[in-house]
Amino acid sequence: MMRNIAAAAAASFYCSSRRWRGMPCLHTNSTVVVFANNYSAFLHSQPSKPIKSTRTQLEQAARNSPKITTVEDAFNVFDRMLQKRPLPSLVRFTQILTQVAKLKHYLAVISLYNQMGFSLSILGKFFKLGLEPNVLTFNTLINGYLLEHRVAEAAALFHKMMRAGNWKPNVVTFGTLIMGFCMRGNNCAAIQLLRKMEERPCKPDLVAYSTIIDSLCKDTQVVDALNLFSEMISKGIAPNVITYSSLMNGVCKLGEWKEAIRLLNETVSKNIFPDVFTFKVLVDTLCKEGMVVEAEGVVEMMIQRDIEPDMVTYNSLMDGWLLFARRNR
DNA sequence: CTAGGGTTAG
Repeated sequence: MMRNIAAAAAASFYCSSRRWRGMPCLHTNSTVVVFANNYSAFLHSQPSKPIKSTRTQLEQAARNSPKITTVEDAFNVFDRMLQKRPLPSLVRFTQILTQVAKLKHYLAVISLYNQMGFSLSILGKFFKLGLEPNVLTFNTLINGYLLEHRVAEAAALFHKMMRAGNWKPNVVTFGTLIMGFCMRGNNCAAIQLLRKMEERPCKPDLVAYSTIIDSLCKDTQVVDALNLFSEMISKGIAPNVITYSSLMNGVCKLGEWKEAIRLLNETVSKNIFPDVFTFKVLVDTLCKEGMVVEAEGVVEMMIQRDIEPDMVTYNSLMDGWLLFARRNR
């Protein structure tokens, strides 16, 4: 009951669309505006570091992949890049956006993107300067569009690639589109695309399969996920820790902890190293099933394997003990 | 070679 209330409260604040629960709604949430203003202030503010560091930062930005570990880094580098004439290539901008996206600062990505101007106008400049974008450029753009729910634009770009000839969509393009479908909960379309790939030179790969397997698991269609999983293996595509974590997540959602443990053993037997992601789901499920002692055993295993349990893991344990205490009262 | 995939309580 409490969980339902919390979910309802969360839903009013966060996007209710499936894969976007973690992200504040862009149009309704005023937090976004605050963030955007802060970022904008960031962009227009002078660098806080003295000038002597500017040189090294410029050199860093000029290199192939500027090291960006914080959002602040990104804004600093981005700011300098925007002031450069001629503008640095779109590849440089997309590299930075990608890194910020990896830090999961999606609001920052959108803000930077807006500062950059619409990417297609930059793309226009790109052509005028006689620079040739490559498949990677388009893939990154498609990914950006999908992350912003601008599906039509992503599709248009994809079709442009199909027609163009010199930028034929590759395995990453398809993988990105599959992710786009999965994000919207359209697993059928994702699978159709996977089938389309089989007719092309770029055969479906580990990422394409894992993306769909994960999406099916999120929808508790575990049987379908396992079918895809065995299909993948029969094609000689080896699963990795992400594939197994997704599957474990799927069976755990159904409360099938025994199956989860079986999968964990299978992972280890294949010499794949389980990580925090893999273990955390299992700990949470065991706790919810009232098996807090077993859950502690799993945490023990994590520690033995030098995998640091995080806050969420310990929180699951605490909930587990609370549940245990209430039952024995 | 660079680009696409996994967890998250209250």
